[in-house]
Amino acid sequence: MRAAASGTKQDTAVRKSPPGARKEEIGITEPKSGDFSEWYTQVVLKAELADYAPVKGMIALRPDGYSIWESIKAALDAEFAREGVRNAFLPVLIPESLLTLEKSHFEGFNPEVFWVTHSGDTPVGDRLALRPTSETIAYSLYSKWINSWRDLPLKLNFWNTALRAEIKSTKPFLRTSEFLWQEGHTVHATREEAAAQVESMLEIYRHVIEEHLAIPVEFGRKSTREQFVGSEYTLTVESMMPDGKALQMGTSHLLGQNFAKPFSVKFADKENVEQYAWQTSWGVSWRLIGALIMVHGDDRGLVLPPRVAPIQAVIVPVHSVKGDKVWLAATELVERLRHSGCRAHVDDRQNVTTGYKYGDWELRGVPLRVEMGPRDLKNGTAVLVRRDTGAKEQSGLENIEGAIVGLLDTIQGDMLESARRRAAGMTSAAQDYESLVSLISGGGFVRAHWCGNGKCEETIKDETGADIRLVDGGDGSGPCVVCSSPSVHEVLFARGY
RNA sequence: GGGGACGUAGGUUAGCUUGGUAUACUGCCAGUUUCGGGUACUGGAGAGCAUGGGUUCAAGUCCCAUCGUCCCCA
Repeated sequence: MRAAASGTKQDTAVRKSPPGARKEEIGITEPKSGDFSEWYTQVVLKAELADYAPVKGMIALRPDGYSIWESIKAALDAEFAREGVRNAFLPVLIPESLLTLEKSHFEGFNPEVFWVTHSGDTPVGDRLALRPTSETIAYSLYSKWINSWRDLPLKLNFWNTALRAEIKSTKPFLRTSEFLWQEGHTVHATREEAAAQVESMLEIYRHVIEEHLAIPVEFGRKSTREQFVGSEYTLTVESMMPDGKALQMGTSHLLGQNFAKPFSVKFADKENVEQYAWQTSWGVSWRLIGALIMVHGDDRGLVLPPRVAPIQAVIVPVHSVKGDKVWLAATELVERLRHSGCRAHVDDRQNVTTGYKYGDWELRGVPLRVEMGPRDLKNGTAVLVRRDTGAKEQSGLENIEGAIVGLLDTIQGDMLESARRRAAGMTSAAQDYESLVSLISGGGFVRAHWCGNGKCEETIKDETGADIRLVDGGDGSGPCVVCSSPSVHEVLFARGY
């Protein structure tokens, strides 16, 4: 089976190159500013984050890709624990009868549900769905687990995969038929408490995405048209990608009692009166990895923020063979770095040249490269090279761990800052419909007033391809960009993934 | 929903018009050499051409069918 990444463009580039221009074949052959989709796919495959699986729309995560996911997971788990959320696990098969209990929810997902109809050659009675999301299976169990107000709040999170048949437009991490994610499902005695939970989780997402992934976000409420099917409302975290399209990074839903009623999630309150509970659900997926690639990557490949990088500092011994002085110094340094809590690695491969190693680690996005050669050793120094800026600096060996750990911290902060600047440059505001249309066609977020009418929303969607990514809490008022009637909402329009 | 591209060693690919069991690069293995930005040389292993059927003395190559993957636009 051929890998798709090597489309015609790449091949042409290679064929046109003079023999010996190996560079063309090894690294990323498409600039980020060129065919963005081709660039993205090449980075995913060549940085060895993931590979295509034999089944359409499905991918395998390779160790570096999975390691990034584990870092995201660790950051979120820490935050969840602070919220009193505990992890648990649910089965992947959901009987049809359960899945259809909440009608609008089912209708929303039905077209993309994978169904298990047989065990061996024997048809199963009730068809079994591969979970497109776990609300139904979770709440059927919650109704058994919750009896009294003393059982509330119940706050569980599930790290698992969801399956949704994607017939068209699949893309690694961004749109796949199976994806890794977490889905949190909480149950509360009051609407107020549930609503507060919805806000808290959104804030956690915002924080982790900005502080760990170094990706700036916008946040707000989804329009009715865009909200989760079966929810009262949906809060969302959105980020702008370099190609001018917005990506939904995470969502947090107030389910109200919409599921509690069909699934009988009830509790006896302090007066021993039976009440329906109030629920929330929220999730982020490995889409975040896709965002990470798009936002930070460059023409040489992946660029990873230190906090989620599988390897934070790679030491490349120069003019060195295993066992010599330089090698010993590099090996000693990697130990020192590990003691300082830095994920470090020595590249002491003997069969590739130094230059090859530089290119290789740059492609893989390692935030910091440490070059050590005989000359450095003589001077008692090493060269530190930043992946994000390419800047080189010398560092004395005495306290090099401190310098490296400090520099990694700086890189983390700088990456968020520079991403912020780029995002700011892609956000504009429209006062009237004409400027909205022209701004939308240029990509990016466009801020504008919206009256709240679904018809106006649809008009924009039909005529520009953009949808409402989020509705601000905003207190400003003004005329709706479409119909000019008074509006209390400011919204961000953008074309989306 | 519509359109397009494609399926030959691990990856990329030549061969298909004019049928004769397959080309090269890369990667891999062994060795020598190199190493401060993708080193050079030598010697190896690796595919029977997506699948099924047909035509033929003979099929990656022609015919039919099936399956699958990727991309683009809505």
